[in-house]
Amino acid sequence: MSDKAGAFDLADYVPYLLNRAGSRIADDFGQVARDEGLSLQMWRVLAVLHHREPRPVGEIAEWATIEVSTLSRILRTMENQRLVHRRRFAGDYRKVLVSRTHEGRAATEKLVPVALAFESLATAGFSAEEVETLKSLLRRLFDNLGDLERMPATRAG
Amino acid sequence: MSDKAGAFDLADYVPYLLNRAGSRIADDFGQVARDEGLSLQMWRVLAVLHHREPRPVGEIAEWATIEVSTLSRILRTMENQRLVHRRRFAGDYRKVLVSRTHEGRAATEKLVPVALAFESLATAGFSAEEVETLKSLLRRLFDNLGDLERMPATRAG
DNA sequence: CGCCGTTATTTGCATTTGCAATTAATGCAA
DNA sequence: TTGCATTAATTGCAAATGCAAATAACGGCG
Repeated sequence: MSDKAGAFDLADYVPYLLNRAGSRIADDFGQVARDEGLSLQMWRVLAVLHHREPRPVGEIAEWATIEVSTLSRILRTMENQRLVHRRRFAGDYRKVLVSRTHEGRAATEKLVPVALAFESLATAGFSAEEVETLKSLLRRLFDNLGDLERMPATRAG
Repeated sequence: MSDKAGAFDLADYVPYLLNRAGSRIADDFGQVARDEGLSLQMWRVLAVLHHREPRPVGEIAEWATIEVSTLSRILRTMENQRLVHRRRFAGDYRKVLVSRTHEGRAATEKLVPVALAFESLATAGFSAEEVETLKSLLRRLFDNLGDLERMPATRAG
């Protein structure tokens, strides 16, 4: 060994592997999205809305993993581009419901098959079972970390 | 179903699950790192150097998944904080070799066990085999996407 | 040796981001 | 019903980021 890495091997460290795979998949698909005139974040917003629409800003933020203030600005841009539409929710005027315009839906429909093809590319060589395993492990990992971030370190010691 | 999501289900889409898990693990560990006075990016740089040192900037960028120009600035900050040290490589003066200072090493040593504990937390409830499976699938996914980003769309069709 | 295309890093500049403060609305309690 | 803590979204402002241009050094070729 050139320099003893101790017991810590980056190339075998889950957070590293996860970040690396996540960054690459995001960058690559971001490229694809950009070819359609959308930023990656915009695509994410559209995908979330495709899933359920209309939705309040906070919920989109959570699903798309975009900080609300950042999202708020992205939505303004998207609204200017006529991709989405914002209106206050009649049942609770604090909430702003976002939905796609016709163009927004068209853009989504156009990109969905590309996204699915991209997913296939990313998992090329995986058996159907392996794909399911990956999904399941990622969900479990996500769930494992869910609580500590919500609790603001109520350290009693 | 409230609104037919067509054939595209976000909650079952690999890039989404990957991004979600990756963001959460990064945010959570970022919090931990910050408690030690380091940004997440700084921790990544230190971890890369822990693995092998000294290293040229470009190589650190690749391993840490940080854009080189961004990294260049992070390194300046870290150098000001006496965490790392930069010098030109005698064998090739274009290259800048980065290594940790004593303090940089101390900070790394302090964080490594925390990082490992964090990895355990993230994979809590996983069997040893499942952890290996996850790593392997993430590596394969990463490799699958490796080429298209390097090739600037030399579409012959 | 001197020129030139390539590689490595840094810097300029515009954009994106995140945190904290602000604005606005809700709903519970006195 | 008035007041107040809570929730939702937006905006101010500073910091982080990314791309492209600048700077510097390498390596091969004439």
